[in-house]
Amino acid sequence: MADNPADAADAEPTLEEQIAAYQREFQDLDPQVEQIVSALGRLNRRMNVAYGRQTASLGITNAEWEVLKALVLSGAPYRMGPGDLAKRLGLTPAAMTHRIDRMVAEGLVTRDRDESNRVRVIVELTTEGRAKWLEAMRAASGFEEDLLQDLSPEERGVLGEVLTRLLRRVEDAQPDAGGRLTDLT
Amino acid sequence: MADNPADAADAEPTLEEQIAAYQREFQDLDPQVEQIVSALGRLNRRMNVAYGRQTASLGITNAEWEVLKALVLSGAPYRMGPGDLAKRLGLTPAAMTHRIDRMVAEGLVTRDRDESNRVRVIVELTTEGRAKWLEAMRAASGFEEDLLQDLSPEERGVLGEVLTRLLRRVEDAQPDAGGRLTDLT
DNA sequence: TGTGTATAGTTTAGATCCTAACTTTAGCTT
DNA sequence: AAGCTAAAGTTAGGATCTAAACTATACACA
Repeated sequence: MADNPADAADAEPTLEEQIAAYQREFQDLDPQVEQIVSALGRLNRRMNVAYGRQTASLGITNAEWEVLKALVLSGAPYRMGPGDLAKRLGLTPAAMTHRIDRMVAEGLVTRDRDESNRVRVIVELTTEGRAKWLEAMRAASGFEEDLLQDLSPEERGVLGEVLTRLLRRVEDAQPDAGGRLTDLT
Repeated sequence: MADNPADAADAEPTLEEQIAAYQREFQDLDPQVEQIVSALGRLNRRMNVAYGRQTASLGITNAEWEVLKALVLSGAPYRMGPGDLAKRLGLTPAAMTHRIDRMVAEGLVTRDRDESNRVRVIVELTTEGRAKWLEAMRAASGFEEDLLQDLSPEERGVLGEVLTRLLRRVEDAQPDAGGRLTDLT
């Protein structure tokens, strides 16, 4: 995660050039829609690169940071089962087993059998894991403040509201066979 | 890519619950900033899942779709070198070699040595590859229209403009050692 | 009890990616 | 021309992920 090739200055065309190229190759395109979608995708990619740099400088990976986040958000005493963690992060249980292996080795979490139900396993945040999360959180929120610095309070409000509305639309709607979103309401 | 665990309905807390949890665990947090950032990240993840379902139903992967996009956007005659493709997609040249292997085997692209400079290799879109791109493009833009359907023209304009401004900020600013964005202007 | 079934997690095999070393070609420099 | 250096791509080995088989535990019901 430290030196991903995605970090490199990547000879990408500007957003304007890219949209012009799409219009040239696909006449049916709505340039306004494409601008929103392309900007969204690229912004997200850049942000993940930035997060990756920050977590790497703290000696953890983005993957580990995700696990720390899930545990902290679950609230004290910061315990979850591997299966719940896997669902929460969109991973297979197998991948979670390995990820937890690594994090136990680094002292970020502990793994113990649940004595009241010996099929279950309890992953618990260590003090060190909680401290790492806090450091990463501070760095991330500083970066996020910088990113949004030029937006007026009104713009922030509109942006948050509109993005939330879009999110609700993807989360609530069920795509049909062709991938179109059909309203459930 | 077809049946990623990320596709599953993932027991994720609602955005509101998540922001409340962040505030509980990290008092310095600006809820408005967190709403924007969280909605952005989750929206992007859901959209990628949707794209993945669509490309899978066309018999290609999202990874292959990215290559097709880069080639089409480069314009006729739809040729690029593996190195340029790798930079464009944020992959290592090694990964691109393997990805092209697969796509050649599937008939989406051809790979030939450049006879005018025998160190170089030319990857060229096939007719079938171009057709696949067009199908995927139609599906994607349909989905994108559905997604933005509830946004007024004014909202679309503001959203596109604000996202573009944010993107410019990450692309132009150089993060310092702590990951903070410093203006270059 | 005993057995069937479901659940939780791990293990194994295969896929894709990254890092690093290597090969081939081109272009300088002397 | 000979050799140095840089550039483009491939190969080899390790890391992390998915899919599928497997193990262990718990619970229901005869």
